[in-house]
Amino acid sequence: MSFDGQLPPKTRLLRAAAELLANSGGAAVSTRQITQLAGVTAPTLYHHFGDKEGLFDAVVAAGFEEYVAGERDFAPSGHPLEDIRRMWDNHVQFGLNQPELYLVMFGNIRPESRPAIVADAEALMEEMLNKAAVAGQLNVQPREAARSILAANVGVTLMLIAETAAERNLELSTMTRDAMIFAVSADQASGTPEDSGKSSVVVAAIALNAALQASHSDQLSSSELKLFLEWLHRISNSSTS
Amino acid sequence: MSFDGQLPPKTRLLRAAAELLANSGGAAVSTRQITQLAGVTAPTLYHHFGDKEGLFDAVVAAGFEEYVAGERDFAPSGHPLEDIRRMWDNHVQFGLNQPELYLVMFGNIRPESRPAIVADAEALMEEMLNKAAVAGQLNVQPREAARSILAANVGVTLMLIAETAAERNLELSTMTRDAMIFAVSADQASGTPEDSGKSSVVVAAIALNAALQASHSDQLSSSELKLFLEWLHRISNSSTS
DNA sequence: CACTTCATATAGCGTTGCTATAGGTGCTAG
DNA sequence: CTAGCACCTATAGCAACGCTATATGAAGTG
Repeated sequence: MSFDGQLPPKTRLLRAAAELLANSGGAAVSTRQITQLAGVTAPTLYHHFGDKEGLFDAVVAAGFEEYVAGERDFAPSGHPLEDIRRMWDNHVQFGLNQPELYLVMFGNIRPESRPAIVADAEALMEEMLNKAAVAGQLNVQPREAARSILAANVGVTLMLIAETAAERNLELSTMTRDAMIFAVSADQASGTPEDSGKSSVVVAAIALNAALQASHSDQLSSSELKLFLEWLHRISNSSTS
Repeated sequence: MSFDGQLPPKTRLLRAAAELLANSGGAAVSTRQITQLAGVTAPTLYHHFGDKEGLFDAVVAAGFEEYVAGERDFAPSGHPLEDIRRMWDNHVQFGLNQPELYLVMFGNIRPESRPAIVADAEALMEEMLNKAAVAGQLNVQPREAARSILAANVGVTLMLIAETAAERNLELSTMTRDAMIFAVSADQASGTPEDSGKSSVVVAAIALNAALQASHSDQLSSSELKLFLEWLHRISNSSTS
């Protein structure tokens, strides 16, 4: 029941903290519980991690790598928007599998402390959306799309975590997911008055922009490129009233 | 700088807790800080609120009433979907104005403890969406729509709170908002392959369903009504593959 | 006046995160 | 082989935490 094996104390502390965090059921986890389970005394913890939060950050970082690994496994299907869907589902599943870890990562966000991890997740999704943009499937800038989709993804996951496993309805996830993806995708019926109806030149501009940034083309001088990109940006944002 | 006025200790505790919570900047707030600011000793707190969490719940309840009051002020514009938009914006604004309170309400959700407040917010939005459904403007059941929109709303607000006030870009909010509302609304161009393209009979069924539940019609016996509603439900869900 | 009830205060318990200090370990240098 | 030197861990304990057993005062009721 303890981690008294021959592993180094640092690893034992990490595993003990992860296990207690996962099984605490929302209750607070004390450093004494952790050090006792790890078979170690208090100063060892502070020698290696400086802080209780330092330890938790390390656990979160490990959890995040696991999350990222899961996201990357799905990469190359040829249909970027389909991949986004799978990223979404993987995100939700990760949150439901490790709710405590997820809440530490995405729920307890404070203005100055945590957004590094969120930024990483954002970058991951933006990267995927970039492929969609290059393929001319995007309605808006990849960065804006990524932020928007991720925000909805987090919100849905938090709501599902808050529900008991019995009444949990994953349709909420798929419905919101498809709504968000549809909203940023280019293949909408044109002529809709409210939100879609972006002219195809906007889609083309976004695609060109993404392609340019990906290829590091040096057909234009850097100053020319800068101006050119600015124009593209203006075109592709022309629909925001 | 303290609440030593002639107010009753219970009120002073509430105000002191609210102020410390609002100005703590994310740091933990101790009962000793609260009782000192309120000019009261520890047992008084436990006499009135039983618990530290009891006090915080009371603060949250007060904050929630403020929130609900803000939501209700906007009610009657005649355009339900426009009202939903304003509810969304009001929600975001509440979160940005009182980030600490908001995080306690929507960020620290634990599976078994908190969803009462979330359920209230959900009901509020569903009520509004019901009007949209009666007017034939809804693509999905009001309850599902409310859950989906609220989840996205919370996600966006959390993401905006996590950013520093300087880099905060409210376009994320409006974009996500319009995407969600468009996704549940009936006035989409039909014929889109992926997400929309629901036949108008579905919209009509949802509208009729909402109207029936609102009017408590007694033209049918209760058992007949039950069966009838079940059929309607089946029709209006016929698009979920 | 005696009596109950409510509200606040005194003092302190057990636990928390964390640390000043010291001791043990394995290494390379002489 | 010993001296010195990092490195890592343990003993012991501090201040702050949430909370409470107990006592005291104030207010209303017979």
